[in-house]
Amino acid sequence: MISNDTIIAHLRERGERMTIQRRLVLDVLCAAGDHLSVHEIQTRVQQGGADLNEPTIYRILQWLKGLGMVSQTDLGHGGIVYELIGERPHHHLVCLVCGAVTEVDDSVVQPLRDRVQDLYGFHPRIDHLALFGVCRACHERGAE
Amino acid sequence: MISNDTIIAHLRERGERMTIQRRLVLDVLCAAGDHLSVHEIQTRVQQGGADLNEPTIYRILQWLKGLGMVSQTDLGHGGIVYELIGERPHHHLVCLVCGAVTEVDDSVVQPLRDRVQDLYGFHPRIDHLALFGVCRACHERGAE
DNA sequence: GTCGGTGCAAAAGCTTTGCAAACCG
DNA sequence: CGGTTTGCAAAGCTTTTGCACCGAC
Repeated sequence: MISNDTIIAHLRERGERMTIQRRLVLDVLCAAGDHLSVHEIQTRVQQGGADLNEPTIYRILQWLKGLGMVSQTDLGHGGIVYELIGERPHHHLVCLVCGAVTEVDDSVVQPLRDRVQDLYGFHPRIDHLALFGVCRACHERGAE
Repeated sequence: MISNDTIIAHLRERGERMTIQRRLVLDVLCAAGDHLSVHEIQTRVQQGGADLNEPTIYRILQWLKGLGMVSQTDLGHGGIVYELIGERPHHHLVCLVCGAVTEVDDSVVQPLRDRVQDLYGFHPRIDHLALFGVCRACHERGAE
């Protein structure tokens, strides 16, 4: 997990404006270190005693996404979730039966990245991958 | 590309009801052999002289998805697209710069599937993967 | 002081739901 | 015929947009 101070310093260096609202969103994303929906971000900001409307959160996330600092994923739980991209990206396995989410190291995905680049000359920017399927437990329970 | 007769026969064997509307959607998906949005499906049905409302299309797609016969993907062009899952799945590379979509054989993804299964005991059901990045042409043009 | 971000309200999409009528088997 | 599926209309939800005000630098 990265500290939000590091991120804020980084953004300032890039000449980005830092507002209270942006700081609030970054704080929440850092503290969570996990996937959050727009609504969850708003709730957590409010739990911190502040307030923020949805449009602003959307705009801030779009801005962070444009800077390559957040990933945007559909984990299949109905709705898009956002997460800060750390030093080393990681990915998730989502069980279609029980909904369990398992974290996967980027090294598992790296060969795919290399292969696509070698074969197609395509430079993938795989910030985050959500792979759906059946987890070990559900598979052993015979839940196809 | 699979023939729609094959699919319909398969569905009947599984005891699924076959209505005119379901046949229309299957026809369009077969003929396209490509990703289609709900709106595109509706337009093509209408071009065939028939008519179909959105809710019905959504219900039919949900039904086909439940049977594992269509994949549902967000190609980043704003909106979800659907495609029949053929004998051999294939995937797509989507260029973030020019929007070009390149088809990728499943053999490129198979190692990832195996690796995830070996390491995590997770059985991925990767019907379709959309990988975002920069295509060869855009990369050579220096459009990072 | 200037440019850009935010808040509010409203709209725009896409997708889902409820219920009566039509249809498949 | 019985149980499903469809059509229509309406609502729900997330996300975007316009514009005046406020804030960062």
